[in-house]
Amino acid sequence: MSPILHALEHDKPKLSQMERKLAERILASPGEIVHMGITDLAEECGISPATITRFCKVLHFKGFPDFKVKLAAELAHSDASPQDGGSSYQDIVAGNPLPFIVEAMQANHLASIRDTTSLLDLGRLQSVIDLLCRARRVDLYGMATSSIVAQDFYQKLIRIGVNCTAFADSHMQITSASSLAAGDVAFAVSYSGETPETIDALTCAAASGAATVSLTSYGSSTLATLADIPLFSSSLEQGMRRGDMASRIAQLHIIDILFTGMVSTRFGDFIPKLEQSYLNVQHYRHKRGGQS
Amino acid sequence: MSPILHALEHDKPKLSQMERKLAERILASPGEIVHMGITDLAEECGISPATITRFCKVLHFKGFPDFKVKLAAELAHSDASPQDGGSSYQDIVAGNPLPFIVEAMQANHLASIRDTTSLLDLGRLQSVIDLLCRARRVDLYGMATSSIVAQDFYQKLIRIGVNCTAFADSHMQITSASSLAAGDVAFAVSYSGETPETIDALTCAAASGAATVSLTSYGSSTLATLADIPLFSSSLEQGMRRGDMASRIAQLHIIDILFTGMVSTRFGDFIPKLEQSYLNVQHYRHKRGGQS
DNA sequence: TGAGTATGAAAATAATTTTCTTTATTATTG
DNA sequence: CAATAATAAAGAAAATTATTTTCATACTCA
Repeated sequence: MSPILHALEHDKPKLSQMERKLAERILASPGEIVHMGITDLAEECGISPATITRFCKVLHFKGFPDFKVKLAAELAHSDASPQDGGSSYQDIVAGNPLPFIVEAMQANHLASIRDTTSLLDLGRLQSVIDLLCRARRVDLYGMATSSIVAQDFYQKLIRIGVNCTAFADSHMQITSASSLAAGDVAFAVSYSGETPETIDALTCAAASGAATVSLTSYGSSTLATLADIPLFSSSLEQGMRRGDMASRIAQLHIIDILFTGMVSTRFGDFIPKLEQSYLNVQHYRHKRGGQS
Repeated sequence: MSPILHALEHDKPKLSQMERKLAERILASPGEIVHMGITDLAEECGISPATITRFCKVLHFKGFPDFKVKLAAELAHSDASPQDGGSSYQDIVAGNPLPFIVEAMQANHLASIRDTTSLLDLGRLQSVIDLLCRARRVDLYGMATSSIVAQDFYQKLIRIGVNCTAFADSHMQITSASSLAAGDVAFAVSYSGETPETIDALTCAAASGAATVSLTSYGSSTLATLADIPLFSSSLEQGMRRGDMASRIAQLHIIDILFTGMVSTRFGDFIPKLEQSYLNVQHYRHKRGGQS
């Protein structure tokens, strides 16, 4: 099932009465929705157009038309060739033979990257790139699996001379967030968007006046709502406990895009630093003569 | 290419001046069009909105919004098609507009996962899984970018109760390697396969009697030669300095396969631990009551 | 020159979003 | 256990924005 529909299904319990009616209508035949106006849909569901717009915003779309376009893209995906092609996430369970695992993992990771790419909002992405390029200082937050993603970004950013930190320790995150100021950027990564430590850190960063960016799985989440600019990776159907593998790949994919975007934007500034950092590692290593 | 775009290309000669401008703009970056209003697009092309509406009707769409939704659906299709699908790595260079970067990054990462999967040696993979499952202790080595991969594996392994370490510090790696013994496994990650610190650590581990596994880019390298079982991820043509992004994704892909393979092999042992570790995080978090 | 076509300006319409008000729900206090 | 405050949900209607249509003008080709 496509990430958007999956997110709907997932969020259903959290929704209010009218919103649920709407969600159910959308899930019932998503293909139709795409060709409907907001008024028709409202009437069919017996709700007001206002509720639909609000609903779309809760899900972090720009509005109803934006929702339609993204949904259309996803639906097209899901009925692509099921061979490796479609976006059908494979469940990986016990006792499977290795060839099956390999196949399923490949399908999941490919689908995850595709879905994430098609859901990307280029405008937001560009805004984040601009923010990061201009930032005085960048804080990266993430716990557990997400700290891997944060660390990855950290390594990239320091190589181009961006002043940034990526503490895995939640106390240090808060400490660091407290000392942020206007012109700084706080970037929070979380699979669920509900990790308390990460939410705390981002809240604190916002209070300090920093611009806030979140990177979470698709759907409504505390972290995404909190952030000035929310970014999303595709989410998998399966339970959270094992579902974060593809998500992490997708998040790294977004990190790569952000980083490349930054380098591309400020080519003159960044490339020499990137080269220099590479050369320095070589140089000092050589000087040492290989002795460890 | 998608039917709509193909039709545009095909009809181009027949179109009038302004219509051609429009068609060309659409063909230039169809992905953007989908997120634009008719007014913005008109302005960008230096034509009037009326022309766009008329143009859409000529192509037998109901109007501009209808065109957008249909185009979005088609673009999603074409992304999934094998057309981009081959193994063509795109070079990502300076000054590229964001849509291009996104497209190229997706192509690279998809190709990287596909290539890596097709290069996998299932026999070796199974050997490594068996080794890891039986290991008394596991050491993970990796510097810089590769330490991210090592850390990721570390997080997974401790969740299923495997006794392992993943120091980023090269001295600690050596120290740890020295204390390995027969029945232990040393797992070294490196993009180039020539990272001196990692080579040292793996050499030391081998000397201590541990089984050694390497994970490097495809090709002959010191590290791969050194290891009892070498594993490979696909390599990119382009220079090392920026070529490690796709490689890291591919390496994580292999880590995911290894981990899932382990869990699948020893389902009874590992799954309860995995569940427990998840529940414990939830539990202690809850107990604390959200206060940081 | 005139018939036909292409185009844009502006008016008309339609769609969407926002604001504001009402209603329902939940929590709080006497 | 009311009664009431506080909060959230939902719709009506206004405002805004987007799209389409109409109409006037300019251009092209016979």
